[in-house]
Amino acid sequence: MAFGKGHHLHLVDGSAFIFRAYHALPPLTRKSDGMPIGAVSGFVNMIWKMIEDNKGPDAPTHAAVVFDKGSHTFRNDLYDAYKANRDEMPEDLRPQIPLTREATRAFNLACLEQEGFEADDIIATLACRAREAGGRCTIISSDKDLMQLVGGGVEMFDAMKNTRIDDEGVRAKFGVGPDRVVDVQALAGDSTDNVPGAPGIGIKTAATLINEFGSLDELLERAHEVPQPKRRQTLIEKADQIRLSKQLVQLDCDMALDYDLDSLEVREPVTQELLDFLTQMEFRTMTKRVSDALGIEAPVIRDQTDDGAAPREEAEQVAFPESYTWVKDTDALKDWIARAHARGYVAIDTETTSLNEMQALLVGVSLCIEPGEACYIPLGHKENAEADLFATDALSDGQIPFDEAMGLLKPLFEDPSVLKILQNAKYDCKVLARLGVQVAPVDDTMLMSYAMNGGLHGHGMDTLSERYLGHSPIPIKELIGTGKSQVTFDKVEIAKAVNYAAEDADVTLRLWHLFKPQLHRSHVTTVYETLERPLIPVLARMEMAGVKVDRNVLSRMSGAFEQKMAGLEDQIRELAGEDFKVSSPKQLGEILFDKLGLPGGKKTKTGAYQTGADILEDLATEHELPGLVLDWRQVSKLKSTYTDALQDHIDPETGRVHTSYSIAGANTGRLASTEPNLQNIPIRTEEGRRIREAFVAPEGRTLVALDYSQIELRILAHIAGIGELKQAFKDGQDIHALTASEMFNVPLDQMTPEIRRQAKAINFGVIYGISGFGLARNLRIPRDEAQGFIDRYFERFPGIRDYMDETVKFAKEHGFVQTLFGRRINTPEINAKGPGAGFAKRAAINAPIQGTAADVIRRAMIRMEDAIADLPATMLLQVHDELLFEVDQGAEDDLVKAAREVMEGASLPAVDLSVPLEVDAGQGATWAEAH
DNA sequence: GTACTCACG
DNA sequence: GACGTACGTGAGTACG
Repeated sequence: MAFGKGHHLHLVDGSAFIFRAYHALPPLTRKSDGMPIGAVSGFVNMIWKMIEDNKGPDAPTHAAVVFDKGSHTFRNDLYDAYKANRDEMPEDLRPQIPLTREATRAFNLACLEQEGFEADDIIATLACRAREAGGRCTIISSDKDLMQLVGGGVEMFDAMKNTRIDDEGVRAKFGVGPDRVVDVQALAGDSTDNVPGAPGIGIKTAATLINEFGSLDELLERAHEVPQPKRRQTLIEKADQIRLSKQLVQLDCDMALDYDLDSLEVREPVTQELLDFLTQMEFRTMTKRVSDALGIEAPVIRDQTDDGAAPREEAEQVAFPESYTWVKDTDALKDWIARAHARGYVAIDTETTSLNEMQALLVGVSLCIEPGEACYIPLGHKENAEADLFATDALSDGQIPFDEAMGLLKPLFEDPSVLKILQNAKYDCKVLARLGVQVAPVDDTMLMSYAMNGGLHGHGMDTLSERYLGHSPIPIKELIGTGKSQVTFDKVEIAKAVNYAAEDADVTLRLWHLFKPQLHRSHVTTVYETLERPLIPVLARMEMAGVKVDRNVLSRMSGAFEQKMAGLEDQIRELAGEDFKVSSPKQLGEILFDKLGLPGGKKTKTGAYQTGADILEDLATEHELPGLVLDWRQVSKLKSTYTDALQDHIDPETGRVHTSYSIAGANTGRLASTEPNLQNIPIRTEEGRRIREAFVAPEGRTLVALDYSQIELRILAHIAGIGELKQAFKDGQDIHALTASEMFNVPLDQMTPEIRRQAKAINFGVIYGISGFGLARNLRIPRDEAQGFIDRYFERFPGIRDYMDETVKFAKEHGFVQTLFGRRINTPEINAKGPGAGFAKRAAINAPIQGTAADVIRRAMIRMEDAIADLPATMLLQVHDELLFEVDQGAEDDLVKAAREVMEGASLPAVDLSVPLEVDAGQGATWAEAH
């Protein structure tokens, strides 16, 4: 039967429900995976209540829930500022939107939305059709924009206040009947939707005017008759704006819809579908309520969860237990593994013999299923632990045979349906990967903290535990000792190891429960999911691959350096007239300034003379000795830090050097390379650069290096919107020469290297948060001259100064700055007083630029593995703006092509830079040649 | 453990 | 008006 007299249509303003539910409820999360579901929970409750309340004689015969879709509607075409003042949707709400659609369908209610239209227009069209058909319509909403629809069988119902709004209700609100609501709104405007209206006229005045003149058209036509001069002037001057406002508030009652009223007939919910949805959301209370109403038994939701419970982090903390479980046999282990499978997540931690993942042997594994409930599975503890003298290789009792235990653990660790939660996951993943176990999927509490709290504090387990759990874990030193008497973990008595190791897993799980919902609220879920988490396996593989280093090349260089140093030391002693340690800044300072009486002895804050390279360079004009010390220092540095130390890092098994990247080390998002640091291998001086000749490709392979050209300056040009710089990058011009030309009014064809050098220093200075002092020191020119350069630069590129001012302002207001990809860098010192303020300011200016560049190369690295999967190539190293690969001879060009494409497009699709990213490539048998 | 110096982007 | 400053790292050495 077609919709008509006697039928009653209910239209629910679904989008309004969602926002109301979101703001009314605390940020609840689904227990199993931390998914935010507060708004979904509230939404479901509201829908359920509505259904229950509307049973009886006046029950709806037809119903639908209507949603907004798309942010751009025809109203934006009329007026681009429409709803422009709306805040971005909160990050923890966004993923819930699709779930509200699912919820609607689960209730077997029609779920209506149409691209480019607001829910209001769909509601208007349907309400009008219902009225025309002679039926009734109730709009469940309190949105005043919908009040224009009331009348002729159409009413509204405010679900929160539980009141009906009819003709009378509209008059009470607007002072006019529903047919004139639009006129009043057009005059009064609406600040929440950014509808301008007539300035100075609110609802009260608007209603008076409309009632007096009859309609808006009439009023505007006879505006000159309005007695109040100010009001009259406004109406005459702003007539166009008022007419536009009317178009904006006028709902479209004649939308082309893909469905008719008849298709909205009320259907009973399909019990199974509804309960499936509710259990999937882990809404225990609602599941029970619905089951009771339907007279069936409620399905069991694993892991008791109450959707009305307090948010996780406010829940009472379970105390840390005195002791944990020692898993001694396979039955006990199987039981723990089964519990982890049932739970769907498990916190794990490994104990090993070394901090170096490449050499570390697995000694034990701990698991934690819920706070306070953790176990340790010892696997490699040695007998006679404490008595070194009698230590044997025999394993002590109470341990499952290694292979048997790993055979049971491996399926759990590799199960895609069980989330593994770790602190600094890369470490454990590498140790386990060497045993043939590929741990996935993984969450990392260290990286969660880094994404949220970068810049505030470190992200080690002890720091996090003390700060966020108020609990100091057992220090490792209590087990293995310190210094000379330190032992490896396999020598630790199992009974002691259990409580230490299991506690770490317990702490990790508790941190995860705390952090997971916070990620959404801190708006860094995307950063964590796209820039942190996926990097773990990529870096793990790079580190395990390592880079081949030729020991012979290094040791030859070491010998040469040693001789050179000895020669320099002789000369230095001669000039000083006495023997002293050249490597001691303290002794050197005394020789230079006290004994030889050289000028300009500046003291450090500890009272010692400064003997840095810049000071010695100045002194080199006065005396021969400082120059010799500089030479000595350079050689000494090369020998001790590179040619000697690097040899110690060659892995005896692989013959390669395996660095470790810390993902959460640098505040800006950059990686940091340690043990050894391969991101500071010399290149600037000819002698230092030769160290790179020791980094070689193995037989049949080639090293290929690709690096971003001027990436930070390009990002600055984009962020600050400097048209000239952007154009120069697009045209492939020499950016420093162009800057020089603009600043000093020198045509490009008359550019001298000296002027270009100065411009280059300024460009870099800008990235660092330029100061007259810093530039003066760098260029070795007087301060006022440097300041003059800076003034001229800002005059020429005012956008840069604007960027700096805005960034500092943002930091002061919010306590953090952001990269283009949303990475947050906290700036806790930004409002400090004293000299620290300057530091924090410059760091805040630099962070978005350096950080965005770091994000770009992270994105490239994450995509790189797939992009080169078909090539015989391996990604080995990252040096901030450079990636080093090893590839079979013959495939070099294919690699360059594929890798370049990934790197140049790495910002897309998230960020479409207005400058091109360019990548330079080189190749050769050694890193020196490849660069 | 801290200070200083110096290698890199 | 004086003061003190380029941004981000890791590591080796001296010294208390």
